[in-house]
Amino acid sequence: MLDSKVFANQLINWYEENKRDLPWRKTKDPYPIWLSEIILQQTRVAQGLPYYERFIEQFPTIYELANASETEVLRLWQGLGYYSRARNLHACAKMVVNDFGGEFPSEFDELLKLKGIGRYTAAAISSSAFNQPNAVVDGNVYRVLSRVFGMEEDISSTQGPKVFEIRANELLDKERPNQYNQAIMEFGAIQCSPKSPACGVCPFKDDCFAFNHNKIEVLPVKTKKTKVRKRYFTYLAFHSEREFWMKERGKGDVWQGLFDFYLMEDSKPINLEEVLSTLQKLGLTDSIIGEESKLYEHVLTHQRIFANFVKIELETEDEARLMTLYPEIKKYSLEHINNLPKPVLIIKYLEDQCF
DNA sequence: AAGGCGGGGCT
DNA sequence: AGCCCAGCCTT
Repeated sequence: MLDSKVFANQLINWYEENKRDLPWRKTKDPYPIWLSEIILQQTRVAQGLPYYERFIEQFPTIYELANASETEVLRLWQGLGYYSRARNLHACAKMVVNDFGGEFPSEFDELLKLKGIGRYTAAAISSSAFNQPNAVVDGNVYRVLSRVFGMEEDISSTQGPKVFEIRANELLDKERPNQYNQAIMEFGAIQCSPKSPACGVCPFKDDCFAFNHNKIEVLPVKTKKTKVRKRYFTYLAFHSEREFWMKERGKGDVWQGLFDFYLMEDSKPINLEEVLSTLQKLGLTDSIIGEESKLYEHVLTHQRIFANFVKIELETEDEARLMTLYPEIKKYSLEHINNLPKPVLIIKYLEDQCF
């Protein structure tokens, strides 16, 4: 079995040779470190990096972030997905400003109490900003440890992550926790990648369990697959001239806090007759049914959404009726809509319109 | 303890 | 087409 000290040293040596130049690695300031960690949850560096740059530019310190509106934060987050991260980011900024005088706590257990900070992020911040000996456990760590040390625990089980966290902390170089954590994640991202890892040039080739037992393809073990639900959306894009009626999405579904149009949903495709019947039911009889869009297919991790859009021009009397029936929905100019946070599906539809 | 939550890129 | 990604929160 590969010795812990040797493993850590080899890993850090590999890191110093191969690491990418990333902005949050140049600082010990917990604010940019925290920001980068929240952005990078379930997100690749290439996708998150431009968002990180924009957040730092717009909110140079945690005070600007705490003082922003949630809509503003969501708008900057637009397109990055898992929007609860943005809402929690904002809530966390307010907590740090209001309860901690603007300074992040340095202890793992204290960080864990903050919104949006779980075991991974608490370890990342405490080690990177405060040099505390806490090992990070993320998707990269599961992959590297399962392969190199032949850990076959199921990472989708309840026990799996605990087993990996214990092992990760045994292997951690407690003199250099920051370098070690960065190294193992970078190694997982670049060298020990999910598909076709670069085993030929791997420093652990001789000792790697998976390489020597031909188990690269099966490690890490993950038994539970997410089930994908099909949903059928028809959006009624009510408009008055060049102003569109939109509303904020609430709790209990995807895209909370983002804006979309009046939504009809069914477990099967919705036809135009049902649209007509809905308009009848709403009493919007004077309005003019306009262009029907193509069918958009929008794929999420756990849902496959088929959506089309029907443009409906509201007559003046119908505007008042819609406001009464549905007080949440409001009329926005195209300029204002540009500043509202929206799901990518809605952005794509809007981009396909010729304004 | 289990399920919900985005969007994009790679193979 | 399927899988994965610097996970966390709610129930």
